[in-house]
Amino acid sequence: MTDLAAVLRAHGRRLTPQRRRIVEALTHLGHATPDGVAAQVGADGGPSVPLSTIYRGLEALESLGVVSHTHLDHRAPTYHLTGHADHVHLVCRGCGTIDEVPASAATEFVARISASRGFTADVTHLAVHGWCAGCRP
Amino acid sequence: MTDLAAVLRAHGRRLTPQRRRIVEALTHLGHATPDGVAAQVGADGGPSVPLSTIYRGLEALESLGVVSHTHLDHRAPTYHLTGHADHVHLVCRGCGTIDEVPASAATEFVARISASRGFTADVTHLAVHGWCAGCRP
DNA sequence: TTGAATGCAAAAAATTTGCATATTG
DNA sequence: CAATATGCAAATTTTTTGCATTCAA
Repeated sequence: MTDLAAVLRAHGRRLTPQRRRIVEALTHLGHATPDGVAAQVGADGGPSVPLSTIYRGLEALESLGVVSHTHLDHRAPTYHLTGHADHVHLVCRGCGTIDEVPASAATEFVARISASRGFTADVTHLAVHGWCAGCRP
Repeated sequence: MTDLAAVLRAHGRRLTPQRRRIVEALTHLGHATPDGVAAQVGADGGPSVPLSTIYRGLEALESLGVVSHTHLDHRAPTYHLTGHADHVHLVCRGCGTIDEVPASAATEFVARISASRGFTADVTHLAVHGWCAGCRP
């Protein structure tokens, strides 16, 4: 991804092998917590990367819009590539299962808050909590 | 709220003064992190309550459906009374401002995922990230 | 009475930060 | 070269847990 290097360079940041591996890890995993990213990075054959570098790398990449994060469950920020397929997560409060639906399901909702508040919502990886068919109260 | 005592009792749990004060704190604050709840509880005139009790109390109340929580920002679970007015939070990634819109704005969205996945979404206090009018990219 | 809850204190997790050193551009 | 990142270790912050004691029902 020369593209990635370009994005970083454009902001005076640098593409280091660690950052490249973080992006590769996310490409491979889809979603992952900082800890999960570190594990995947450590499993890619190269030397392990300290968590502090993972955190700083994710922070840098997020500030440039390359990755973003959401909170799928209680205490766990999960990161993903911003370009990753748009979808909304349906998190069941009963069994904890996480289902996904295309982000397009929220189109009307997004348009509505844009019209009423001028707010541009990013429903990519939006986490919606509730109950799945089996746990429906 | 004798009602509260009843809910707890119905599950073999007890209504302690600490729990009552936690609920009062949330009633007063609307939303708050465990830390914020502790601060408010400590400011209500009574003796301070250790964080561990706050955590265990919120956990117990949440398991009974009295309170629920969401993640409005990066690392901070915010709790609120489940009966608290339904609204969706619009969290700006630019300036961090948090706006609110009635949960009814998501009616069509909720119906759609209910129809397609049988998922009963609870959009109360749903946190939608994006950019407010001023920070729109 | 009697099991659920509290209070402390200590243990775990999860993040962040300081700094000397290594690297990218 | 010069400024940005990394690695490590140490410091924070946040949340959880063990247990003797207290208290609600």
